[in-house]
Amino acid sequence: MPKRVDHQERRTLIADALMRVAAEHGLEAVSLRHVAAEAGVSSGMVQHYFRTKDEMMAFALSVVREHSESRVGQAVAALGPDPSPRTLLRTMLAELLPLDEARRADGRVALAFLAYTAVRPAVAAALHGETAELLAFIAGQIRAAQARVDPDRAAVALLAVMEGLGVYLLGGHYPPETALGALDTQLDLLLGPGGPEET
Amino acid sequence: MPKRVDHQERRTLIADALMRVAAEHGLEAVSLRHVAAEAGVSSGMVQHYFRTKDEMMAFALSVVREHSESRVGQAVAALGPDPSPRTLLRTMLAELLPLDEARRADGRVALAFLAYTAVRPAVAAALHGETAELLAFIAGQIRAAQARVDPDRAAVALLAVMEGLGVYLLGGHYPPETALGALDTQLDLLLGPGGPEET
DNA sequence: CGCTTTGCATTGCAGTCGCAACGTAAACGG
DNA sequence: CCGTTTACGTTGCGACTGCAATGCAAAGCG
Repeated sequence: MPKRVDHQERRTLIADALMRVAAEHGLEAVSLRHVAAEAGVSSGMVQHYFRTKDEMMAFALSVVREHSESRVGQAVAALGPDPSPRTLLRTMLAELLPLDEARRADGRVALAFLAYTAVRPAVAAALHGETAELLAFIAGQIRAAQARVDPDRAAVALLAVMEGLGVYLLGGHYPPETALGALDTQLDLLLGPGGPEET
Repeated sequence: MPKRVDHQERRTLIADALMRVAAEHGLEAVSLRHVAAEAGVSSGMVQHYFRTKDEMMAFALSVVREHSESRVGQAVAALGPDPSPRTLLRTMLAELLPLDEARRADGRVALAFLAYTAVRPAVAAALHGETAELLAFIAGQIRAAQARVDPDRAAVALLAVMEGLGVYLLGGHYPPETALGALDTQLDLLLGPGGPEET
């Protein structure tokens, strides 16, 4: 085998460029040439690693998901061992909110893909499992906190709050503090007041 | 003045076609020719009523907003006089959820525009007032219900729940009943349990 | 040393895009 | 009745799109 190069690395390099383009100008500005230029490579190379545009989009979508997943993983790891359910949930959900410019960029891309998958049900189906797992985990934490609410319904509501706050934050409808305040209010409602609420 | 035609009518005719295209194939499938074909008119006529594509998009966005606004207005009017805050809020927010195919179509368009405005801050700014008004109204209703929560924070959380539920519904991540259940759970949390919850 | 496989660049093509330009039919004011 | 204005339809242009095709250098295997 000649000229062994790390395929995965090249593909993520291209996907990163795609995300930069999408974050700045939206998914409709994503073209083979545009992405190639942003990545600083030839458009032929992009075609070499992704035979079709759809393939590139699908890969980029998976990168977006892994990106936020690893972000949450790191934030949770930084908590130390055995965090309380409330601390754990707040850390995870706050990490997923577009509170700084880096996460805003990611959020814009995620939002673009949300609209993208909304008209491509086949692609959307791949994300259902992820959501179901996340919901189950959240419900488990709520259960562990011995809250006086139905854990499954509360989990759906809590995750929806986070998603909605993210959307409104991206639209600039209110500042980050308002979103964090609402998130803490929600956790108060679900788990009882008085948890630690560092920024 | 020759050949008087109702400008507003033609423009909404075209905007409706645009929304049909966007609901089915996403905003990136919206082109002058495509919209014209969907509306059954020539592309020249589209250009006659919208000098640029941006102008057409902006008009369509305003139509989307008025559409959901009138939908909510009708649902609230059907409640009869002096509804309880809880009934009023539930009716309004449930009406905004994509629970049937008609509202799903509208929701897909709205989601597409959400991503669209996320990379066009100037357009997004026009929507801030709307959100602020809606938040103020919701906060007022929560205050009227004499809930034991901060009305402003609760309003932000409640609106975010609705938005998030809508997004997940559009993605098909769970069925309408789950979303409605979570919405009622949220209202229970904010206003105290026991309200009437017809479908 | 060939020879094949892989990595990548270039070119070209058919199609679509937004938009300007032009043409024309109809209706009203003078 | 004539000229202007409005309401379209048609055509075309330059730019861009995804993608196939082609070319070629490098690197391993025989």
